[in-house]
Amino acid sequence: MKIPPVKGTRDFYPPEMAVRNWIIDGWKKVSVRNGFEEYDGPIFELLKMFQIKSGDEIVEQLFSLRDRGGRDLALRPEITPTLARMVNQRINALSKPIKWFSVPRLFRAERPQKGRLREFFQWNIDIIGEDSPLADAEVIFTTVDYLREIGLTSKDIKVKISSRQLLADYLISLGIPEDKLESIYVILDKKNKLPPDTFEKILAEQIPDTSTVRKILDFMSVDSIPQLKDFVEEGSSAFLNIKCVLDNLDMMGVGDFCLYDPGIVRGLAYYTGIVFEVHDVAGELRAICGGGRYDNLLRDFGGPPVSATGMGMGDCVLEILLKERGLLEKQLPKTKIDYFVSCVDENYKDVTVEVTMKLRSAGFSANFSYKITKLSKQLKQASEQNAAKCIIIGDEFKNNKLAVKDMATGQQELVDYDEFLSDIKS
RNA sequence: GUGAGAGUAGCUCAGAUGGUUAGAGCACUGGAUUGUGGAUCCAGGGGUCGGGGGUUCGAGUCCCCUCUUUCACCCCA
Repeated sequence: MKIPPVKGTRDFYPPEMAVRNWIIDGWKKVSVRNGFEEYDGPIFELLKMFQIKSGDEIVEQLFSLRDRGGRDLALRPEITPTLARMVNQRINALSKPIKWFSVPRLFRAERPQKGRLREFFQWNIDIIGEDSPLADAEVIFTTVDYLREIGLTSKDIKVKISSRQLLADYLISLGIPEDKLESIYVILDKKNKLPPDTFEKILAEQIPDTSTVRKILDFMSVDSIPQLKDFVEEGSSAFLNIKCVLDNLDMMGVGDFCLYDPGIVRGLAYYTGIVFEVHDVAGELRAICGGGRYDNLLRDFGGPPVSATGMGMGDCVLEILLKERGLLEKQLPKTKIDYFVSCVDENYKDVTVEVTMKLRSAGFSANFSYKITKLSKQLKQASEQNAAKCIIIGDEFKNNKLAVKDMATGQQELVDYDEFLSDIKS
């Protein structure tokens, strides 16, 4: 009976595993050099933990199960609730600001499509306990630092940055009641995804007053900070905040990746200030990553009111983009071994194993041939395994010598066995 | 959850109008080459034609159901 793989999952054969490791290693390396520490939590949590933030409708998008004690559990669809839980548990013991990162394996029971699967990896970085726009800027900088590291330029990708606080201030100044803001955010978030006239029509359905609609449309077409002066007060905290974030990003040297885009609002209610997404410039793919400030989340999870800002980046869209740009093939480290030990004489089979073991205990990676076959076949095997050197054990061993062949140059030399052993130890 | 396309070897795909034993390239294994790798040539293994049902003398081909997959919508934490 053949068992198929589960819908929306991936099998990582060695070539795919190499890609996954390379991506994740890059995430970790950049996190660490930007001063973040790694954490992780359990892969499943109480179902209700995910309902706090996102409500009951989220249950349909989760893989959930009931354990034998009748507890409702769910495979984690994100790690931020776990982070909030962990930080809350030790909030008094942790020195602030907390700069943590994680690369969790996540699960979402959605229908798979381009750039979206049911099981994936997501890089998360968060700074907790810091109000300063410098923290928002640093989250964005770290994100760009990684993307730049793997070869993407400001011609490939852009960070689109906006502010929920700024948007809320403006909408309220137009007389829109606070309890209507959420429903308008949902529409405004679609600005970059819909044709202009459709967007305008949907907005007009929510807001009866045409002059208000006009004003919102004007606000939504602003594409630089100075233009904002026509809409909000220059001294307002929201204005100063986003200006400061963008100025800091300039100062950090990634200004050419970043731009103000009021079309970034983002899905759920959780964000309170700066929000951002990274998109491919061509606009062919869904967002590469997204993030923002969420100052109420720890309090919502039963902790004290502690501010936070963070980012999440999935591996699926990123990998598609890297493949399209040919950036993977160029940079993937080739798997290789130091030595392949070949043998063409039945009498020296044991020597072959012995040599291999000595190489390994000296710290080299080494394989040997299980069968005494034609040398050409063993050399082919060595070459397929990307061996730097191939050792040949045969007649010459009668004189206590090995042939050592450099696979790149093809050059070969006879080496005294004892000398070889003392060489590899040094 | 809604809609559309696709499913033949490990991969990419041929296989008019239904008709003998389902093919090719690449990949894999072996040989040419009894101690010298990447090339070339030759040979070989590998298929429940996604699965089930139906129409027919006869189905990879036509019909229905189902599964998987791709893409879009919903959603996007």
